[in-house]
Amino acid sequence: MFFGQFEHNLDAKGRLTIPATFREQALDGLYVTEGFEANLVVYTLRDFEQIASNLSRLSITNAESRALRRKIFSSSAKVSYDTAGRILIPANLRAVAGIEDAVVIAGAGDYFELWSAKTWAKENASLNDSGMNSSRWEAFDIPTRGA
Amino acid sequence: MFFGQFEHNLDAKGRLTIPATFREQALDGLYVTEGFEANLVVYTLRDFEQIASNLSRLSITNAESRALRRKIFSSSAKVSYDTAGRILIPANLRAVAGIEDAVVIAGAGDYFELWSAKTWAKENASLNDSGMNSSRWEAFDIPTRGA
DNA sequence: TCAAGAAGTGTCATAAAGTGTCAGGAAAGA
DNA sequence: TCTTTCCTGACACTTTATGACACTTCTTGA
Repeated sequence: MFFGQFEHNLDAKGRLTIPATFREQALDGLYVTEGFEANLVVYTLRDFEQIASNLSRLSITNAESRALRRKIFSSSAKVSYDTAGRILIPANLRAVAGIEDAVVIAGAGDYFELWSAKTWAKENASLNDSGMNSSRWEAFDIPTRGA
Repeated sequence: MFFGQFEHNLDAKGRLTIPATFREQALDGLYVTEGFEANLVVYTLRDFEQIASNLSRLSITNAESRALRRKIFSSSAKVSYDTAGRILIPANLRAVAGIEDAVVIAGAGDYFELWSAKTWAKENASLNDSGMNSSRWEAFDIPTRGA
C-alpha cells in the first residue's frame, strides 16, 4: 500500500526520484497515466496490466470502446527506474499535469498520484476547508474492517 | 503492448519514423490499415495475419463477407523499416487519414494508430470535454483487480 | 525501346532527448 | 553525535529523430 506524501523535484531532463518506500513495493517498474483531475496516477505493473488486459478485450467494432482504449493507452506509459531510482515522466504527461519542477507524490492505497506542487496546494486547500469535511464523504460509508 | 503518444514528422517522401519502443515490439515489420475513424491502424505481423486468416475463412458466396474482405485487404499494406527505422506510408493511406506532415502515433494496446496531428487535436478535444469524462465510460466498469 | 519524371530507399550530419554515473548535502535512525 | 540512507544537481555519454542529399527502381509516354 502506498502511504504518505512527498515533495520531490524533477531534474533538468524531466526525471523524478520515486520515494524509496514506494520503489520497494514496485521493484520492476511502474505505469504512469493521466488522472481524472489535473494529475497523474501511477500503478504497479501488476495492477495496470490487469486494467490493460480488460481493456484489450473490448470489441474494436464499437466506437465508444475504441475511444476508451485510445484514451487509456495513449495517455499511459510504462516506466522503469534508472540506477538512481528515478523515472522519466514523458513530456506529454508532464504537460497535462502542469508538472515542471516541484512534484507532490501522494500515496493512495493501491496506487499513488503525482501533482505539480502548485496544483496540489490548491487541491489541498479545498480538502481542508472547514465545513466541507464533515459532510462531503458521508456517502462513501467506508468500513474499517472487511465485511 | 503499445503505450503512449508521440508526434513525429513525415519526411518529403512520406516516410515516418516509428518510435524506437514500438519498433522493438515488431522487429519484422508492420501492417498499416484504414481505421474506422479518419485514421490508420497499425498491427504487428502476427496479429494482422491472424485477422487476415479469420477473414479468409468467410464464405465467398455471401456478398457482405466479400465486401468486408475486399475492404480490409485492399486498404492494408505490409510495410518494413528502412535502415533508419522509418516506414513508407502508401500514398492512398496517407490520403484517407489526411496525413501530410505532423503525425500523432498513439498506442492502443495490441495495436497503435496514426492520426494527422490536426485531426488528433480535434478528437482529443472531445475526449477531454469536461462533463463527458465522468459519465461517458461508466458503462464499461473496468475493475483494477481481478474478481 | 528509350528517356524523363516520379516514387522509393540508403546514408549521413546534426540536434534533441534520454540514460548512466558520481559526489555532496540533507534527513533519518542508532 | 555519528552513521547510513536518500535525494539532487551536474556532467558525460548514448540513443533517437529529422532533414538533406544522392542514388536506384518503377512508371509512363513518346
